[in-house]
Amino acid sequence: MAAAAGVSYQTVSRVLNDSPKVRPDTRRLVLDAIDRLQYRPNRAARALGLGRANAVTVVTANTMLYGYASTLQGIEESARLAGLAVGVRAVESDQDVDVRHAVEYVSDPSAGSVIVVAFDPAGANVLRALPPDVPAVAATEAGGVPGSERTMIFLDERQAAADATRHLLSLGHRTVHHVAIPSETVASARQAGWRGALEEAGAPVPGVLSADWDPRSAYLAGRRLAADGDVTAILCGNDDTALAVRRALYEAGRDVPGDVSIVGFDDVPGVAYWTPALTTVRMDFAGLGRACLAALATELTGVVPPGVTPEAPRLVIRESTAPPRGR
Amino acid sequence: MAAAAGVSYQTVSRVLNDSPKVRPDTRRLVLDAIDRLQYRPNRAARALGLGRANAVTVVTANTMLYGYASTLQGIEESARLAGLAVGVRAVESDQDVDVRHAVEYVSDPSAGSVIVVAFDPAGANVLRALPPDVPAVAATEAGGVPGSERTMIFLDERQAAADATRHLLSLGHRTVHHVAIPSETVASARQAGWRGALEEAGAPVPGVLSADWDPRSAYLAGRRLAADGDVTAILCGNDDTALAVRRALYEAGRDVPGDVSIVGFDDVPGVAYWTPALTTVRMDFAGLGRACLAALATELTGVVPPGVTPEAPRLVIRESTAPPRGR
DNA sequence: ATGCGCCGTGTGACCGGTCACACTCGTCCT
DNA sequence: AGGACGAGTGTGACCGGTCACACGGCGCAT
Repeated sequence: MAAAAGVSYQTVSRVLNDSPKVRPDTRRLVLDAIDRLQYRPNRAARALGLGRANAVTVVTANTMLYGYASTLQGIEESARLAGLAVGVRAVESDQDVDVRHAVEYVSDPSAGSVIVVAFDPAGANVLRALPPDVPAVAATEAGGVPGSERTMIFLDERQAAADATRHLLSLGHRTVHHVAIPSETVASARQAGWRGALEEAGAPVPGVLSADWDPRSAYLAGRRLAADGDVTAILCGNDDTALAVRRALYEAGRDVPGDVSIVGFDDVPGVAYWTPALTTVRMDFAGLGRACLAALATELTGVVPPGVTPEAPRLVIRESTAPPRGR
Repeated sequence: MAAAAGVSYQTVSRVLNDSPKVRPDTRRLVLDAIDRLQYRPNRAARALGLGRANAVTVVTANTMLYGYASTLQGIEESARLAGLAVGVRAVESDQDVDVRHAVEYVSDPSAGSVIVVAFDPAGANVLRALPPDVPAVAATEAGGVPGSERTMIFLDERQAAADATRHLLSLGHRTVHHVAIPSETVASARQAGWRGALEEAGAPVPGVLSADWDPRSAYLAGRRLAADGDVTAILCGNDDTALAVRRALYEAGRDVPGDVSIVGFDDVPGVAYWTPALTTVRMDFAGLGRACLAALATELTGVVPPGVTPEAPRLVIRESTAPPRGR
């Protein structure tokens, strides 16, 4: 474009990157020409010249589960507002091949900066394998990913997990059982909060049951819990898990919250409309995503964008928790 | 790289694009050098030279709702397997500014090809506004988007909607009410199937209630239906809607499926674990996404990839439907 | 033996921006 | 008045691939 419409060609570049070294009227001249010719700079050319694309690509093991999808959504929104292109790259598994492919993919400078959603081993492995020269931050499980020096942003649900546990205890439950999801480790904030609250109250700490992302496995875990008459309160790794556990309870003839109280994690929209409405821990994943992008901007430019701290996780009490029967 | 490691430099390009005009041993030579030097071609440079990126960007009004997210997931998977980069661009609304911005974004050849998720007016507007020179296909509501000549892929749920309606009718319900979601139009396959089945059976066709994506609005619609003692069967626009409607029914003291039967759409994983498990129409959105990518490949290369037809929507009968009481 | 055509490879220009640097001009200082 | 300086602009090279074309060598037909 350019030369034709106004003056020269480097000047156009300067205007686009709004360099201060352009006289106001020259700038106007160029700007006019730009929208007269409907001119749009070519991102690929820019990336090539710059050495790195003005983009962010999100590496994630999953795109559909609530936590992942919301994080992605938060990132997309912020990135769009910041004028960055957004790419997505899924990692199939935590296996070496898959991790390597993902890393290779984002090692290309055309991928721009990287946000690794490291809620799980796949993401964590990618994060660790990332060459130091690719700018990246990570969204992680509370506590971060050992073995990486990257900036990590997370939602610390330790407090909320403890609150949830104390809430159940205060209702009169003897103890609280826990069904974990894959993204949780023994050291995770979720389990730490739960265990801490239990110990602090002198309540027994039951073994953790693990479920994978398939609701069926949560259902199976629920069946085992339902079979145990002593179980009266369950803290579930997420809302979907809670749903399946509740089903198992129902099939065993145990009412929620009459016989058993359950608490979820996430506060998926809709969970408020369950019957009974689910008591759960609200997680601000979208805020987490936005914070990741802000952190990236900080790394890249040094300037800290206005306070974009995600909301702290917090317990939302609804109908699925109540005092145990016969008390 | 290249020249250093083996022979020349254009040859490398030929090998990368596996041109047939390379002698096998030369190819080997280059290939060796490639993984010896850990060489990865630069996508931006390639895009610049080629005039268009080897990528697909998905334009969508939403990234979290089940239909949208699954479609995206199907696309991502296929694209990754095909070696394409994946971009995401959300359209805020169906307003002109937002649509224009999205269109400008994907008009840049660096965006590669485009898949527009046109389940709603925002997507449909983008599709219509897309310049003819950008290669694109669309995932649409059954029936397509009038005003565009693009290739459109959709899930035709007309049959399944009719099946669902007939299923309820055959259970003995006098008629079936319908709560619509935003992506539905009067002419949509969903409503056509529903209305058709009703008319065919000589059943009255009640007015359609509309809900937006907020579960609360579905809940409100549910309240209106719950207040009407004649309502005994409800076909909901999606599973989330069904959930909220069920809640309203519950609050009104009307049992599901004892007093009222409900059917959803989507078959979100987890819905099988509801209490009662939801009867719903399974929608293969991931398959739809894969089919979109295949269609794109067809447009671009002319060759038709092996049969990737999404599964047809089909009714999955579970526990939320039963004969009306007192019959 | 000569000439033609094809196969495989190298060369130069180009995609559309960026950077580093050179240049011109007007101001201000001495 | 002369020179230093800085603001604003233009020039050339480069990013890392692609395309179009030219070229050398070989097999084959004549």
